[in-house]
Amino acid sequence: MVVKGRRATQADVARLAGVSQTTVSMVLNGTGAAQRRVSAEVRERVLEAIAVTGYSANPSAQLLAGGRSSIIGVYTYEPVFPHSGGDFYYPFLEGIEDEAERSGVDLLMFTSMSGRSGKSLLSTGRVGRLRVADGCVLLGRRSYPEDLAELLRQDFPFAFVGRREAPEGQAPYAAAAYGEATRAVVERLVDLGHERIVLVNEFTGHESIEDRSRGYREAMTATGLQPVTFDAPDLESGAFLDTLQGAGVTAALVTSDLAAPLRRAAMARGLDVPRDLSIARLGDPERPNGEDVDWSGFLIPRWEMGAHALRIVLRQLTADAAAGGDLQVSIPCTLVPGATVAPRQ
Amino acid sequence: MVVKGRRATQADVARLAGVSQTTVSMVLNGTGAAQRRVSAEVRERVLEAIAVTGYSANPSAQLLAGGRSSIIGVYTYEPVFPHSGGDFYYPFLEGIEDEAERSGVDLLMFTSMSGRSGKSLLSTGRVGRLRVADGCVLLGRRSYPEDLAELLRQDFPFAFVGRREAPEGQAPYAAAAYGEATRAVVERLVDLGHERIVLVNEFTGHESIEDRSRGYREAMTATGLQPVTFDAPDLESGAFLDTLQGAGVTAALVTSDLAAPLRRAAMARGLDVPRDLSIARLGDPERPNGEDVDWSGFLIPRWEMGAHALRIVLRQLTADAAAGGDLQVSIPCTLVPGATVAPRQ
DNA sequence: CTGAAAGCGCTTACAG
DNA sequence: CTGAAAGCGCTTACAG
Repeated sequence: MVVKGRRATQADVARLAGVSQTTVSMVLNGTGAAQRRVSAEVRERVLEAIAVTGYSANPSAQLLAGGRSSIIGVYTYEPVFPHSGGDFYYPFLEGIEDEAERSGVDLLMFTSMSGRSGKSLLSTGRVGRLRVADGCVLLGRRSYPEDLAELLRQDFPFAFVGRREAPEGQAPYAAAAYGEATRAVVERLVDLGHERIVLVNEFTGHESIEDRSRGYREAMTATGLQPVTFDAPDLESGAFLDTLQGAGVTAALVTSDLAAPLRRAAMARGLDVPRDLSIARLGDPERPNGEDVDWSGFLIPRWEMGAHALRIVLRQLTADAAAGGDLQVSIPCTLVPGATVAPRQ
Repeated sequence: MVVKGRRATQADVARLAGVSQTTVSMVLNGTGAAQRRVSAEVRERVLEAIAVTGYSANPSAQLLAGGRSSIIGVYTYEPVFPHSGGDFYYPFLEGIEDEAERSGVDLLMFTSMSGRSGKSLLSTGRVGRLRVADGCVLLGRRSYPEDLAELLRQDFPFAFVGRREAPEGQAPYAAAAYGEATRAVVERLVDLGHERIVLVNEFTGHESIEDRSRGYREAMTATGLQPVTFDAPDLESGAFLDTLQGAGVTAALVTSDLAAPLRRAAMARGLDVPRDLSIARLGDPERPNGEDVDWSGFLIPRWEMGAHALRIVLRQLTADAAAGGDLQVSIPCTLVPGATVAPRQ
């Protein structure tokens, strides 16, 4: 009884059931603001007409009429599925999808904004497009403060995966608790007898690096040790390791992508890891790099970050928005003992 | 100049530019049916107002009014990003996303239909939901003829990744040319002197298996050889290999997931691959299984299948729909020489 | 308990 | 070249 070529509308259903279109809508939307009740008899007739016609709501019309779209956007600052290299987004998306399925929302991937690699949303002039969705999860390696500012200003529900600082106001995010995890790693090294513990950063300025750095400094200071940080050292020349040795350093914390190079550099210098130098890795790298090393340190809860980010967006859409729940969430990292850290000799 | 809380509409733009809302729409939709032209001057003003207001079309309204949403759905019959195992969808999605970016459309992942694993769309009663999008790419391991039938009947633009047969009518798809590839593999084996060449299927009934089977039978018959097919053999007991040996079989074509087991079974039986038995694999498995074997056979063009599927959907949306382009596309597989096939001894 | 009517933001004939 | 108006299929006050 479905009409070919044309979808059944509420009007069709109404006609068949001998009621008004309004009534059909009421039957479907149970909790009308007016709390109106349709008589059981009429409801029955409507339901039957719906079955007969194969009616299914037109989501565009619903949305236009002020309803929800049940669509949450996913904006990534780079293509999600790159041909080559990097599963940066993959584990995050796993978590997002899982949560989406559980929450009954669809995910709109903003793939249309071509050439978006590393550009801010604002600069592409397509911020408005996000509104197709009820809210949006943002993913990107870098920080885009201007986008955060704009979205906050527009009062559009969103959440970033990873901590991000907005120029003003509080940007919602689901982050990894790098600070706590780093602190725990330092404390473990201290327990193992280390005193000269340094931090080696890949780069600086990014929120995630800042968090680790803060955790490191806090833990060192709390123990009465001197924090020493090296930013983006040149590991190719042996000079850096000479410096470490000269200073009597016995343990190093390293951000993920520098861990393997540092270890190689140490070994090239004739040092044994972990006997001569303990190395703790602050987070697993984006993609397995083939090296078969049992790293000490911690893992990034990527899956949970994705799931939480979506939950944070959804929270902003529900009535209890004002009431409950922090819009900035930090998720504990998983500490791993590993084999690259040992008691001080 | 963006209003907080409310999105700019064409009416807002019109007001600011001092023109009618219709004119704004005209400026945006270039090729109005009436071929009407807006004066360069007015167009300029409108464009400026658009920039100032940060206007971006409301896709729901566009869709409702009969326009396009620039959203293409992606419906997968299982979660795309499973926690464990299987990158079945990943390479397909890479291709789809790439094509989407190139074509300027967004991808709507229908994640909301929870518990969709292996269920037909029809049975979940949410076929209508697909209409949020202009069209839809469907992905799934299995076949769902009832869905194809329904979508064809509704005249909804879609394409399946992989060949699928509809109960009646022609379902659009982007498939791998398994038949041709299998034929080429047989011909190579024949060139190498093999005569007793068998086909070993994982299972049967699926379109992709049928295609390989057809290619095998055609190639064998064309060469005057006798096609012999084994469906879902028990490789654990040695009996199967005894059968092959007894029959003087020197080469076997195997669907992807059975390749490794067959090779192991042969080796367990004291046979050397490829000296005693050549094995050609008909397609790479969904995920690398760790085995370090240089398989002879062919690879499935997953990336291209994804990209083509999207293109096929888009083709149905353009004016030249009736005119040009086949909606059923087969993409050549990549033949790989490999090391599991050798001349007959 | 039920319906007529306005309005969501667009596109597209139809008039000027 | 430009605009007033209808209509897409819904939701939701507002009247009965």
